[in-house]
Amino acid sequence: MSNAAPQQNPVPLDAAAVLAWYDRHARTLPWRVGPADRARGITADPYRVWLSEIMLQQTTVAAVGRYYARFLHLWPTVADLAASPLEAVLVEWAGLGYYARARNLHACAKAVVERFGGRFPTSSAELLTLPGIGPYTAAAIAAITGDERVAVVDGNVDRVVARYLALEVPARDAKDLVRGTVQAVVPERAGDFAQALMDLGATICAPRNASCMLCPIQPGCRGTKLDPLLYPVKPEKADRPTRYGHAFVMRDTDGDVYLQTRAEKGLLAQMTETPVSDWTPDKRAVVHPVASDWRYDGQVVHVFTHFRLELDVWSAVVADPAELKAGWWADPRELDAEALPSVFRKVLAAAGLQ
DNA sequence: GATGCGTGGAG
DNA sequence: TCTCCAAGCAT
Repeated sequence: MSNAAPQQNPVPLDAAAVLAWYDRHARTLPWRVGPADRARGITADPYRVWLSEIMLQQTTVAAVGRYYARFLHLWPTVADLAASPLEAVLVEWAGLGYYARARNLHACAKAVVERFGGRFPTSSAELLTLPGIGPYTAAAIAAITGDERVAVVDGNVDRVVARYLALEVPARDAKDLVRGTVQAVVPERAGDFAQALMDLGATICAPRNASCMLCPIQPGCRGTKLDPLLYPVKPEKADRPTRYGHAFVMRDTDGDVYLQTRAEKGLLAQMTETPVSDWTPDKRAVVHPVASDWRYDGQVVHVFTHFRLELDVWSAVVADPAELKAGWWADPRELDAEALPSVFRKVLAAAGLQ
């Protein structure tokens, strides 16, 4: 900013205008208690708010929908979830990604039962002590369930504020400024305000489209006077290297497929997999795990957050499965009961299963 | 404070 | 096809 012209102090965010907009345009979401519900005495269930917020971390509303309904059906209360084996939670989370969330979800449920007698704390300070709950989620739950007057800053709010202030640095380098800008105007209806700002970012002030004419805070916005799509300034993106490996789909003479559990830590930790080679920066010759008549089933490509993976898929019928002890044999018709991440569903599909 | 950690949809 | 991304957290 050293070569930027001096700016006047920004116009504070107009919280009243944001709330008025929300009262007219609030989206209906399965986990949301809207202003109209609130007027009829319905309050947000902290368990449901927490469950939805964990699922929504870095994940779209559309992707969360059926997972949320399924979890609530299987585990209606936090005590139910705490009493479930972790393995069952991982099965249901499979496909949603960022699997540490599922492990922390279960750990958090147990902590709520053990430390808080099964009642979710509602202060952001206490929430912050629980596994998987960071600054955003703690603030969101506290605001939405108890109207604690905290700033709730997610990626949407980062974008709204970055445009409002015409921030010339990436939002992650101006966290205190963004949080302070919001915190300064949090109204009594803190929960509605939090959801309103996020809705605003998801609809009006969207990543690739800014409908400024419809925006309740357009009058004070610096970005709209320039070009809102210039903001937020993007941090430099790291390149995504490719790694290569082999995946092995083994079936016994009954047709069952061999699966095993991944390592306790790291990528896709504790999830279910077919046996695989190491994933290396260079292509390496295949070393089949057991002697058999192996068939090549083509290549599977899968993109993770920080690398791209190309797997050569091999399949074989294993006549004497006794030598495979670490895992188990699963009926291919019942793979939905396995905690298989998407990449391994692709592998199994390439081999003609699912 | 930088890095590791998934996935499927939109444009 | 390819790029970008979506309601972050833990280490």
